[in-house]
Amino acid sequence: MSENEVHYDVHAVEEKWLPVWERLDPFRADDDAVTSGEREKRYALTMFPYPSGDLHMGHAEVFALHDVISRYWRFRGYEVLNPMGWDSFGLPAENAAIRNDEHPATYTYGNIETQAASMKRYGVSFDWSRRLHTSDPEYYRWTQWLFLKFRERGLAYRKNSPVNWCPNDQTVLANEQVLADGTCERCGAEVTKRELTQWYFKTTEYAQELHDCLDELQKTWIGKVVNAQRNWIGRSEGAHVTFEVEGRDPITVFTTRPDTLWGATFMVVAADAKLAAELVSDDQRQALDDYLVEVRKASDIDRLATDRPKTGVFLGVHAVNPVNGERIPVWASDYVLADYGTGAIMAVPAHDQRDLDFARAMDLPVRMVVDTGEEDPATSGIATNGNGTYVSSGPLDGLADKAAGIHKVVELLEADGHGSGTVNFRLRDWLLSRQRYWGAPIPVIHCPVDGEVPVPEDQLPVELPELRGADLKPKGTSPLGAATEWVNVECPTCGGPATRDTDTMDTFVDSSWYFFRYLSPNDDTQAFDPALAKAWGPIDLYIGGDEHAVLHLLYARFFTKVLRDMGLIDWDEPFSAYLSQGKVINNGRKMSKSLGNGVSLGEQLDEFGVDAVRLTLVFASPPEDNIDWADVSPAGSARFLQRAWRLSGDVTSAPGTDPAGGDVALRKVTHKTVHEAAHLLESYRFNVVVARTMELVNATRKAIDSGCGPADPAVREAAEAVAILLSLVAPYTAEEMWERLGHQPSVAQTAWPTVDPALLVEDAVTAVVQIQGKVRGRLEVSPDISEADLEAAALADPAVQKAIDGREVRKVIVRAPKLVNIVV
RNA sequence: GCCCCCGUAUCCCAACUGGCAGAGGAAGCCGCCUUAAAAGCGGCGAGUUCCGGGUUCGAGUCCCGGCGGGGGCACCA
Repeated sequence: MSENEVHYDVHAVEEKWLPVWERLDPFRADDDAVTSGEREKRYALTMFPYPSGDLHMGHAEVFALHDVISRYWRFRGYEVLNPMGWDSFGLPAENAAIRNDEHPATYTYGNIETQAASMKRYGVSFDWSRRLHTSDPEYYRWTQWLFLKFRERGLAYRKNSPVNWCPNDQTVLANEQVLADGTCERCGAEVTKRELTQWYFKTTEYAQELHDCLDELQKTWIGKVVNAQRNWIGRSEGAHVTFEVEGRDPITVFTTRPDTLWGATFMVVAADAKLAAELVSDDQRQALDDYLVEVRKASDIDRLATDRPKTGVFLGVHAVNPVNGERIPVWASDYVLADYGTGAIMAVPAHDQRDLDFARAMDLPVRMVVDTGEEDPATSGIATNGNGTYVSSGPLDGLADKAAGIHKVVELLEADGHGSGTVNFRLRDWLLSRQRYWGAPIPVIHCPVDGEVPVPEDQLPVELPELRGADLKPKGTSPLGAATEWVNVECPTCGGPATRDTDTMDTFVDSSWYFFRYLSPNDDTQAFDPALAKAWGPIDLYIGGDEHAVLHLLYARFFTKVLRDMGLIDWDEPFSAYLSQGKVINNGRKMSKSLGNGVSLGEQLDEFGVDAVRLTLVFASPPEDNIDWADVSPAGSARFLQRAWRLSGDVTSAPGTDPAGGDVALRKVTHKTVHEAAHLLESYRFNVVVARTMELVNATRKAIDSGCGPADPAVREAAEAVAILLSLVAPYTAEEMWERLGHQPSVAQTAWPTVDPALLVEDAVTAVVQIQGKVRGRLEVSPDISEADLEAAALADPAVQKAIDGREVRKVIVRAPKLVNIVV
């Protein structure tokens, strides 16, 4: 045996097959096959990357996982759409351009080429004919068009309000881009607030539906992502209650506990809300102004500390409690948020800890109206919010059920017009404008006569002016403002002098609809072809990282619902199933430059080859678990691939040999493996598929060396099954095997092996005999043995009789053919 | 504080609707090969299924209560 036959050169193999795949182009999706109904479709999608440098281990993992299912679907005869592109607008390119005095496109498109070459080497079954880049004018023309359509429907609008501002990136941020600790998710700087006029998408319009559809998605999406979305949308049921105010307009509050209305001893409005300024008496105006100065000094980080002492100021006015006519004072405080609910609350200090803290700080009365058996909050300082008996609550007195109490109060309020049951959401509208250059310009013209004027559709795209280097330096206003020739235009309506909107769109807008553009990426007459959307949509499996659990997935769901309401598609949710991939870490920690524990994908590929790295990532754990590179063994993967490959060289029977007469034991292993693999693949348990393939390799090796021998047709059948299974993860090795087995490339173009049900049936199975649930004997029985026969056989077994030891048999549970449990 | 997920051999992980705790890999140990070592090849072992209750003929699996880890939301009324 020559050296050449025990090993293959992983790098030579990569160079050998890349041009072959390029020529055969086996992964191009055929629209006609799907629109004609000739073949059933599958749309496989993985999150397209941002082009920052070359691919890293995280990309490698998600592409490897994604390719398993794509290739499997193709084997099963589906027409598979598996596109790839780039999310190529964004800040890193702009920052690099400033640093290097160049155009952001230089960095962007340079990296795209690098990544594209790496992806091809990595052997993912993408349909490259559908490649797109969101920074191409041909793409962002349609991003702009969608913006205008949203605006026509009242779903894109401008408003002035306090917004998140990143002092480092010098731009506004969406709520979703501010981390829980008040820092910028991109650069870590402490986010501040600014009062600015900005563009918003009206995501709140769809809050209810975005929430409700999660029930259905729960079945096919990974649970933690559904949970994260549900928390983010933050639906809460309650009531609006209106309080009359002496000498002012009435105040409406949102509360989840209308049943505690009799315990409301004061009201609080958000200090920074317009409402506070409207309500305040002349006497107290100065006090409120002074308080506002204090409040604005506090940073967001301070505000987020929940144990901060309560502060506030009396507004000098009183409201009337609608259920008992009681006169209660109205206060302003920063513990009430201006942009949640109505920006005002009724305070029930006995049953809400925040209100109680405030009452104690301001010496306001505390009145218990639900007796839970715990100590009175007025004395304990601990608010009670559990179930209990209502007291001092008029018609509720004596009732002891919270749900019934809430229901009854809502009925009373609705009857006399003081309130109504309602639902409130934590979700806010999506702030989409950014004061940066490298994004899609907002296609609106501001005219002193006509106001906001949309750019006419036939003038799209509004292309970015040519700016570079220092022109892009952040200065707090959009860099586009400096392009005077670009900014100053004629008003499309009146022809007078006007200016372009100088903001660009959040890059999450670009990625909210890219999966539609893949359907017809070169169409210059429409954003996408609705007929193709009907044929290919929705996406059957989307794989991506948890970091997009709320942001991108929520925005894409929102876009999909709007496109449906525009009549362009006929489905409600974009992603039928969602699988999140874990992170690749090293030595228990996230890979990072500062920790010096980064693992270079390129180096791993050079050392072990593409297939071994892919196999390692798929085999290491279930897809959603993190992979610690210190715990896995790419060398072991490479070893296994060599072992598998050697099988193909040992087979001596001719291609096409009928396996029917082959070794039955090996055939059974093969058929069982293929059968189970299909089942596992459909539930995305890819790591187990690899383990099963390893078992088949081991069994085949044994058959060759010490069983039926290499000439047996069952060995060929097994080796071919290995090649096909392996091609899901290790396409180069599989291709080599397929060729050595005497077939034409490509293994990707063959079909999934047909399973013979007769070979799935065992000749004999081991039935376990338990006594008192403990295993006391084993019997070899026929798989179709009757329960009566199995029971008789078990009781006749000498070992079993010995274990029973003459005791009386009280009950026998039989689960033919696997188990008998005897109770004595 | 509220809401989700997880806990199996030294490590990463299997175990279909409750039915023999173990598939696969890593590390370890023992052989073979080698002048020797590494690589390679062959083989081997290992358990309070986190803890405590419950349901059941039978629980890693279902229920309740803890402990530990991870994640989401959070002055959201």
